[in-house]
Amino acid sequence: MPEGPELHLASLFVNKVCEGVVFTGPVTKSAVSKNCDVSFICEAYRIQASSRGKEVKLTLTPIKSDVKEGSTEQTMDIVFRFGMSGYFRFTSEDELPKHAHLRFFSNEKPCRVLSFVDTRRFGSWQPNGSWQRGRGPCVMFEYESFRKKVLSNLSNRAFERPICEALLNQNYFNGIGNYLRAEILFRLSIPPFVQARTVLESLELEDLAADTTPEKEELDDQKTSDRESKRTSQPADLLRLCHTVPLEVVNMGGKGYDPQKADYSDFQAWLRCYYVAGMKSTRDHNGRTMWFSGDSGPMVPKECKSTKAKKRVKKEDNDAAMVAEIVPKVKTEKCVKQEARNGKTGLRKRKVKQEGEVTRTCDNTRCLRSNKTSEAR
DNA sequence: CGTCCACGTCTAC
DNA sequence: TAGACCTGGACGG
Repeated sequence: MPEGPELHLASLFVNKVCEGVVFTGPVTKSAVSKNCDVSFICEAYRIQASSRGKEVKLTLTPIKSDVKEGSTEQTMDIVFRFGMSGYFRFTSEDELPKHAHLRFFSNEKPCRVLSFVDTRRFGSWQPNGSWQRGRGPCVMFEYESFRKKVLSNLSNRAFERPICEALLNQNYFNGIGNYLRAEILFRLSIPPFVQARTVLESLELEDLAADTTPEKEELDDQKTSDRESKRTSQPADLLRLCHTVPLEVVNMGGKGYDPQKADYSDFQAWLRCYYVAGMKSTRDHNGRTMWFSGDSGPMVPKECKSTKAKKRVKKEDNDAAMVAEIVPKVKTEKCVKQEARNGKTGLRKRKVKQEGEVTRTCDNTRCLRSNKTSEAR
């Protein structure tokens, strides 16, 4: 599910299914979850949701006339982060999904359950929570303050990173994730490993394209491969695309990134770069896969020029490294693992550019296969 | 069977 | 800036 658009779609989903529904009793947690208990007990309450960047807030509101002994009586906000696999579902009690880790019960007979489902359990919730400190304005719904915050903090060291890595910094780009950074940079043909400050320092605080309709942007985007003609037509710049590209996903009306769902094919067709056949991919400095086309930019992680001699490689990895035959002892463990992977699988299925350069080109096999699977559903 | 990979944070050296 | 935190699907042998 989970980048900004999916979180927002989740909040829309909750508001839709919970409209007019009265919830009751305790909020229960799965035995296996390490997150907080939610000590909210109320005979009758409603649930509303809102989103900001990569967080969703549920507001539990007691229905006044029904307040009884033992009820909490107070409104409670619970703030969720979705990790890699979180989402909400609304089902009957006996159809509770596997990995439903937090559950809210309706007062209907038979009752229905709003549940927070999270297969990998990287997600979290905070009872009586508020939007996390250190996360900036939402790229979708607080666009002006998002833009202002970025452009008035360009001297910050965060912007010394490559632009593709800065885009994952939720202090400035709350809502952007791995597929969005690829799609956004691809639309503007910005090499992912150019220093963020370099890319952003020429942008104006005021968004001159703010009046441009999405349709117009779309046309501009298609026909203007030369940057010069963009000036007069005031095209969308990088920060604006951080706003409009996620909104495209929201407005598609599907579920966004969710390979398990039948309507995933719409989302898949929308993707122009991320996991698309023929695109290149490489690991960024944090080990995340960056999808792009064309030039990678100067700050691309090189052939693991490690600055300091590192700890010995773990035995398993060492074996793999020996097989690959290309790993000097000074490399970091992450590099070793990565190259070991290239040696074992990457080199076979994907083209590796030059010696040591870890840029790969998607050769279609995996992409086409996943196409087939999703169509088959 | 085993290995790799995935939409993201966190936190401990 | 490495892991750690998790489950499960795709793929290879």
